[in-house]
Amino acid sequence: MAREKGAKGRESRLRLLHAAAKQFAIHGFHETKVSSIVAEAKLSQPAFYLYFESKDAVFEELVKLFHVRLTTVINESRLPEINSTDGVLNQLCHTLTLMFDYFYANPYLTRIGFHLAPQSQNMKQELVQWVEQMLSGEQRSGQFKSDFRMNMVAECLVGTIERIVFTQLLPGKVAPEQLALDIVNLYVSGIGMKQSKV
Amino acid sequence: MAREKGAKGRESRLRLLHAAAKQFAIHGFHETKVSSIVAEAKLSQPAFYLYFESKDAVFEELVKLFHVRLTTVINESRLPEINSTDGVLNQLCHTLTLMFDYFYANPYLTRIGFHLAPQSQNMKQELVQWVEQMLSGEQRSGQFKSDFRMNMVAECLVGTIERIVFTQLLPGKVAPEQLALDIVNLYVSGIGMKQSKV
Amino acid sequence: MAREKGAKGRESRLRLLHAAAKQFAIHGFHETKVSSIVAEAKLSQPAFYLYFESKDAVFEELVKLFHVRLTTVINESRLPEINSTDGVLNQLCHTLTLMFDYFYANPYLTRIGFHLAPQSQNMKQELVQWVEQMLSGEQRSGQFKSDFRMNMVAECLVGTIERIVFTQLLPGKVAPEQLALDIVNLYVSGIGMKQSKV
Amino acid sequence: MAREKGAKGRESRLRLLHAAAKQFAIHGFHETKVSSIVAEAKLSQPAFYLYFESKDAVFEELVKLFHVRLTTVINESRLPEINSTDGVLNQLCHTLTLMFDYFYANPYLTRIGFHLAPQSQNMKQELVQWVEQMLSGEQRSGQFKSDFRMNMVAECLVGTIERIVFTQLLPGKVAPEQLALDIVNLYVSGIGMKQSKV
DNA sequence: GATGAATGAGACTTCATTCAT
DNA sequence: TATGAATGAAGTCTCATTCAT
Repeated sequence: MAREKGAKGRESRLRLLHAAAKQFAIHGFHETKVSSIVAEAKLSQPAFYLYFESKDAVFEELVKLFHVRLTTVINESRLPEINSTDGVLNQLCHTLTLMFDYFYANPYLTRIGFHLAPQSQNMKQELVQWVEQMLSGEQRSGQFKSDFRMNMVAECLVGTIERIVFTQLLPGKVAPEQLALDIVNLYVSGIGMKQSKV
Repeated sequence: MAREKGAKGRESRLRLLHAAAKQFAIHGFHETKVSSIVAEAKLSQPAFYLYFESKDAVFEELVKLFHVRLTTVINESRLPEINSTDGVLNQLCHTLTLMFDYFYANPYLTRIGFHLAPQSQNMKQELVQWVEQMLSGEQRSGQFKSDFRMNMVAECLVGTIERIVFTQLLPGKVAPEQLALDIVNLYVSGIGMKQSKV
Repeated sequence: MAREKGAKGRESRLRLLHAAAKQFAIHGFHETKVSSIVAEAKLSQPAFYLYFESKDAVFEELVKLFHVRLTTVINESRLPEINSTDGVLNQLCHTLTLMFDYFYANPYLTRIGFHLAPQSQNMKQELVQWVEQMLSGEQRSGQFKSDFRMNMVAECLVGTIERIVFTQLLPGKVAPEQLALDIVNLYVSGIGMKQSKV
Repeated sequence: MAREKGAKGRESRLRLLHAAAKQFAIHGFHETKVSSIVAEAKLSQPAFYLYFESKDAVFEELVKLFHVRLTTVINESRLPEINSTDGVLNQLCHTLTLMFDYFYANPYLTRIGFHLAPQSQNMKQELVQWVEQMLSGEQRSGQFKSDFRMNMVAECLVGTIERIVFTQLLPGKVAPEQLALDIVNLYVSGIGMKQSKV
């Protein structure tokens, strides 16, 4: 046999993982039964417990997977350091684009890790901090208005990202790069013609 | 007897409704057991079914309650028609403030109707359309940049609102009015010093 | 007030009894809820227990009522003793007619006491014995064939009665007297033209 | 392993089916708890739902089983066509014998399908029609008295059958063939010595 | 590596019945 | 005489999980 030992098992495990991701994403954690996961994976229920501790465990694994990969995407998105406002905005836009690419390529995982999981709150919190740091630096260097609390802005941005991902990106309405561009533009300039102030 | 007829029953029903709201908000629909609702309301399980069809039914009722009240808040927030850009922004800010007041006064209901319920998607969609219409009018009158699709802006704004409500408003970090002001300001002017463009 | 003391209570009790009879007859014992009995009687649940020990108790009462009345009907149906075959057949026919009259006038009670109640078996057993005695006497006097076990004939007749009551009498398809006549005729002569024998 | 695949499951299912039949027959539908069925079958409650949709479903299955088998028995009881009165009576007697054989061999199923089930009314109705057709043909050919409505006779006969089955056959008091003979004889000739008429 | 068969634990719901007024 | 309000007890069903092969 050409296949190495253990290959079949790994495949079964993967099938289960994918099936679980799909079911969780579509039906949520509680509405997803182990029985429907294994049905989708064309395996039996005991097979499930051959590869995973429990239903909770697969969910955890998927969440972690999402988190790790997203972190990697973000970390690897760092552009060569260009210290200018445009640099920061470019960086933001670039990172957002890569994130969106990742989300778009992994819709089920995204719904799980960015929406369903309780830990998604922490992840979004991390994201907020990451954005905040970026913007704060620029703010201290005087390129951004100083009357905004950058933490607040970051929170707003993350909220925007979350919604846009699920209403525009995943349904395929707008391309990742376009979305990133639109969002950054909006947050930088606002919609007013002039520097209006309420 | 000082109390009017039917008062005790109405009170029990209310206690159950509040208990349910609290439990659902904190633990989610599935993790909330009828047994814990009645425990919180200091009643027995059958009492629950004296006032509600089923666990699903209370949830529905709470969602509807949230929706109806929120709609009322929004509808009654209309200021005397002032046809100016400032008018629109004032209106937006005013409505947001009232909404936030409502959310802040009803945190459990808000978490249920704005987050947990599947129907919350529709509600947010309605909100998006409402915002979009407001902004579109102004856009046509030339007060807002024409290069933004206002639907996109509205989506962004609603995403922002959702997150801000749960991370800033409900935990009591920022006052309703302040939040409304900050958000509108941000969306109108952006954070950039000048009309920067990525 | 013109009404004597206790009249209202007796009326309520009667209403409940009738309601119970109707519900039991239509839906059977288990499918009948105390709640539907009181609903039909336009009273509250505690009122039910004011007049009856339990759900079982009303059922019992109805069964007994049926039994007592039916027994009375049968006992009072005795014709002036005429010792002849025709006499016996007349007696049988007369009694059946009166029974059928009673059944027809009390359809709910009949369904309960003649069909639903476990005790209905005993009642039918009594009926069998009563018929058997009648026929046996005649048999000994040589008027009936001696090769039939009259107990068997009586069982057959009671079976016939039971079915005919529910399929012909209660639905009002055939009049009581006609039914009695038909049945007795059938059992006396059979359907064959001649004295055929299988 | 000597046993073929799936044998154990089929056995368990059968055990449950038998247990259910017994319990239903003895205690009726409502008094029979799933817990007592599985106790009798020496299985746990969930096992029951492994093989049946619900308590109602097993009952239905048993009723259908009874109906199908009884229909088969009746259909296969057809003798080679002998067009004579004796032929019809022989046929009737033969079919009754086979039916009684079937009932005697399946007492629980019989009680369920012929007595407890609401659908048993339809089955008995079918039986009435079958008997009626048989007798009517003979009546038209002049072998039977024309002053009986054969539908009425058929109703009487079916009533007789039902009672005799439960009071004589199932308790084992009289053999199937004897019962069939007795009943047919009775219905053909009646008990009178002569062609008496009330 | 995989599965047919089975189960422990627990959730929702119903209903006859009673308490307090 | 009557009822609004409440509950104890019990039953059906589901589901994650495991045993035995």
